[in-house]
Amino acid sequence: MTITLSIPDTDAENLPLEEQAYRRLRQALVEGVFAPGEKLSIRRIAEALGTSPMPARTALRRLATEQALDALPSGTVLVPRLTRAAFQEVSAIRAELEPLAIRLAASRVEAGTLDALAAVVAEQDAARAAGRPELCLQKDREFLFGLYRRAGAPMLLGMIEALWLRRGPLFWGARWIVMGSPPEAAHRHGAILAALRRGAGEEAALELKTEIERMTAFLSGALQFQGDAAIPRPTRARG
Amino acid sequence: MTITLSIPDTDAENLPLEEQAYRRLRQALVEGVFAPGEKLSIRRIAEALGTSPMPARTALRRLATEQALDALPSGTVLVPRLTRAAFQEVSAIRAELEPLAIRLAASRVEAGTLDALAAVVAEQDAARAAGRPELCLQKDREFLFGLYRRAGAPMLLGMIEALWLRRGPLFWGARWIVMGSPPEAAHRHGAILAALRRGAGEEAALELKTEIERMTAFLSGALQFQGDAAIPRPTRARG
DNA sequence: GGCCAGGCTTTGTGATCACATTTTTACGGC
DNA sequence: GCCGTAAAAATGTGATCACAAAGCCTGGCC
Repeated sequence: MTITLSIPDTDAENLPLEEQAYRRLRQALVEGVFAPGEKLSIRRIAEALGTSPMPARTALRRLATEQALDALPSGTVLVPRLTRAAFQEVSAIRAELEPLAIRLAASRVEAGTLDALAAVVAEQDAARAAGRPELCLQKDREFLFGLYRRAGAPMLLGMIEALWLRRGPLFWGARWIVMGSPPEAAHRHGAILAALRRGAGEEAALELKTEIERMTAFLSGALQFQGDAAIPRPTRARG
Repeated sequence: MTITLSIPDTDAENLPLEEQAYRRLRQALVEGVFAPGEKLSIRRIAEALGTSPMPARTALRRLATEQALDALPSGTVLVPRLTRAAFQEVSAIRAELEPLAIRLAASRVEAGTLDALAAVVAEQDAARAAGRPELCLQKDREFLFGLYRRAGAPMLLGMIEALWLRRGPLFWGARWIVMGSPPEAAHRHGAILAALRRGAGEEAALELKTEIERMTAFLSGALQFQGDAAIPRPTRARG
C-alpha cells in the first residue's frame, strides 16, 4: 500500500531538508491532499520525500505542535478528523483574527496592491464559472493572504496560516463543495476591496467577518460530520 | 560561562524526553527565566537537561515553530527580543482571542468554578499587597487560564498560550513592573467574575478586552524598548 | 591603534543504529 | 465462523557519529 505523495516542490533548494519537508507537508495539508484520519509515519514520509527519517521526523513533530496534525499517545501522528465543534471553533477564531488582519492592512495597503488583488478576484470568478473548484480555492487563498500579508503582522499571519492548516483536510475529496456555496456567502471579496479603496478598514473587516460566518454556516450544513469525529463525503476511495 | 537553567520540573516521569524538554522550556519561557536575546544552543540545553542533544533539538525546533523562539538563518535559536511593534501585535491578538474565550466560557462555567476563581483573585490581591510580583503574575495566569480552560476550545487555548509564551521574555528581570500598574488597569478580574455570575458573557468579554488594552498601554510606556529591537530594564546582569 | 586574515571552536544538520513499544498479522482453539 | 493469543513487522524514541557551515578569537599587517 504505497501512498502517492503528490507533494508540491518548494523552490528553495538550499534550505535544510527538514524545512523543505515541513513546507511541503504544510502545503499538502492546506490543499487537502491527505485524507483525514490518514496515518503519517516517519519512515513512510521520509521515503516519499527521498530523505532519511530524520527530517521527516522533525517536520511531523513541528506540524503536530501547531496542531496541524493529531498525535496519538504512542507518538504516531495522523491527519486530524475535524469534529463539527472543532470546525466551528476554527471558524470562530478565524472570524476574530482575519478581520483584525484586514483592519491592520487597511492603513498600509496601496492602490497598486488593490488592483492586483482585484485581478485575483476576477480570476477566482472565472475559475468558478469554469467549474474548477481547486483553482477557485487557490485564488481564494491568494486573495485573502495577499491582503493579510499587507498587515505587517508576522505573528498574526502565522496564526491565520495555522488555522487554514487545520481546516485543510476538510476539503479532501470535497473541493467540489465550494461550487455549491450560495452567492451571498462568497463573492464578498469585491465588497472588501471597495471598502478598502474608500479607506474604510472597519467596514472591510466587517465584510470579511460576515463572509466567514456565512461560509461557516454553509459548510456546517454541507459537510458530513460522521458521529462525533469526522469528515466530508469522499468522492472516491484512496488507491 | 555556564548558564543556570532553573527549569521547573514537570510531574510526568514517563513522558518522552523530548516532551519533557519541550514543557520545561515552555514553562521557563512564560516565567521569563530566559533573557531576551539569549542564545539557546542544542548541546547546552541538552546538558542542562541531562539528556542527549536529540530531545533538546526537537524541543527547540518546536518552540521556534510556534514563534516562541526566534530562529537565525544559521539555525541557531534565541529568545526573542520583542520590539514595540511586536509587543503591540501580540496585545492586539490577545485583545481579540481572550475575550472570545471568555464568551465561550460564559455559557459553560459553573458557580463552583467562579467561586474558586474568586479565591485566586483574592490571592492575587494579597500577593500584590505583599509586594510579591512573581506570585502576582502567577495568580494572574492562574485566574485567566482557569477561565480559558472552561471555554472548551482546545485550539483557542493553545493559541492563547502561544501568545503568552511570546510575551514571557518581556518580564525577564522586570517582574517588579506589574507592581506599578495603575489600579484601573488591573483589578478588573472582579468585574469579570461579577459579569459572569450575571450570565453576561459579552460584558465580561468587554471587561477583559479593556483590561488588556489598558495594560498594554501601560506596559508600552513602562517597558524600555531599545531602538527597534528590545527589552525591559534588567534589574541585574546575568551570572 | 584599527583592520583583516587565519585557524580553532562551536553549532546545526542529517544519517545510522539500537531498543522498547505498539500495531498488525496469522494461527489455533472454542 | 469468531475471538483471543502469540509471533512478526513496523513504529517512535533517543544516542552517537560525521560533516559542513558559522562564529570567535588571536595574531599579524597596514
